[in-house]
Order: sequence, then C-alpha cells, then structure tokens
Amino acid sequence: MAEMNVGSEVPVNNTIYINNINEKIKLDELKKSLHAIFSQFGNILEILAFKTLKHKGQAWVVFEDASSASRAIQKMQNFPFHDKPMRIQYARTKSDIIAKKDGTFVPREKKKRHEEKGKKRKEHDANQAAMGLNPAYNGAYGAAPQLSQIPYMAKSAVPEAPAPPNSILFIENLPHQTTPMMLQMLFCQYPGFKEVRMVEVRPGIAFVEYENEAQSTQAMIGLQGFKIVPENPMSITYAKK
DNA sequence: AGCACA
Repeated sequence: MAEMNVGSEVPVNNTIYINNINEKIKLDELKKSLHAIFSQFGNILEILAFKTLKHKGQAWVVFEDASSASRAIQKMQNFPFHDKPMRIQYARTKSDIIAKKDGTFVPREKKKRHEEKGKKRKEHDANQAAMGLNPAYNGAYGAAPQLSQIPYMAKSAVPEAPAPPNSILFIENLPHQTTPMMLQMLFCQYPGFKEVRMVEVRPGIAFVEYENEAQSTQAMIGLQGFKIVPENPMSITYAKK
C-alpha cells in the first residue's frame, strides 16, 4: 500500500498548496519568505504564486521528495505567516516539474482565459504583456493603488526558519553590559573555539565561531540558557549563513 | 474562497 494519509481529503503529493496568505505581500517577497520557511523540510524545486483574482493569497511549493511535503504540512499548519495563519494541504494534482522528472508530463492545452464572447483578444494580449513587465500593473481589477507598494505595508515580519546546524552560534538575550571578553571566557572552555564577534550597534547579541559544527553544538548544549545575570538567560541558535 | 504550471 502507498503512504497513509489519514485525515486528509487529498492524496500525498510532492507539492503543497497553501492558502489564507496575506494578499498584501508582493510575489517576489512572498516566494522568498516561503523558501525561508519551507527549505528546512527538504529541497524545493519550485515555488509558484500568482496575483490573478482567482489565485491571489495562494501558493504552491514543490518539493523534490513527497516526504518533505508531508513534514511541512505537519510542522507548519496554521503557522503565522505575514500575520495570517497559513492553511496547507497537498496539491490536488501533480506539478508539471515533477511530471517532467517522471517522464509523465503531457503539455495541457492552453487554458482559455474567460473567453469574453467574441470580444477583442488584442486588448487581452496587451494586458498580459503589461502584467509581465510592470509590477505596479493593476488594470484588470480597478485603479486602486497597490497597498503593497507602500513601504510600511510591505514591511511585514518574515518568520524565520531555524538555521541548519553549522559552526557559528548566534547568541541572544545578553545583558547590555556584556563584553566580548566575558563571552570568550565562557565559550573558550569548549574545544574548537575560534572567536567571539559582537556588533556595537546591536547590543544583546553575539556570534561565536568554532572549528566545526560538532564543536559548536557541544558549546550550545553546555551554555544554552546560561545566565550572566539572573534576568538574562542566553538563547543560543545556529547562525544564519 | 479561490488548486497552477509566467
């Protein structure tokens, strides 16, 4: 028997279908943040999202392995993404890029875009071209300016996926009086210690580098939650590369 | 709410 998928209406698929996505997010930013969120579950072959009326607020993330898609659904269901909980299912049909790898791809006939009975398709083609070239294009759905063009609206928090294990640690919640020397005393106890880096303009954080990821991991385990002062247990994660 | 293959 193939994979079980109890409690889901849709059979297992390499691709996840996400909806309830904040529609204010621009497509390129959306794809980037989806990649940041989902690449932790496995290799992503493609991310698709569209801004047409029928398809806004939705995206497809195509994984190389179906098991990645399954884990992504389990772990990220209802995850607050740009301030809205994402709803995730398996996609209903196989993605073209997967079918091409399978050798089962058959080019489908061009979807007829709502054939406005005998109306000029010249105008339609011009609209399609405009959408491709001009990110501010909005003609099909009224003349309102795009909210996403306004900087403060576009700046929505992108939830970060945890960085994969590596030789550099990221330390947070340090008391502001912490010095590199103090951190060195703590972290140099662990083998493979190389250096501490702090950024003056960003108090409370530091980077600590080890020779390799096994050694940084030992230090993380040893010092996780360590209190330089009682009110600041340090939080240690792997640094983003 | 809305399942595509720009």
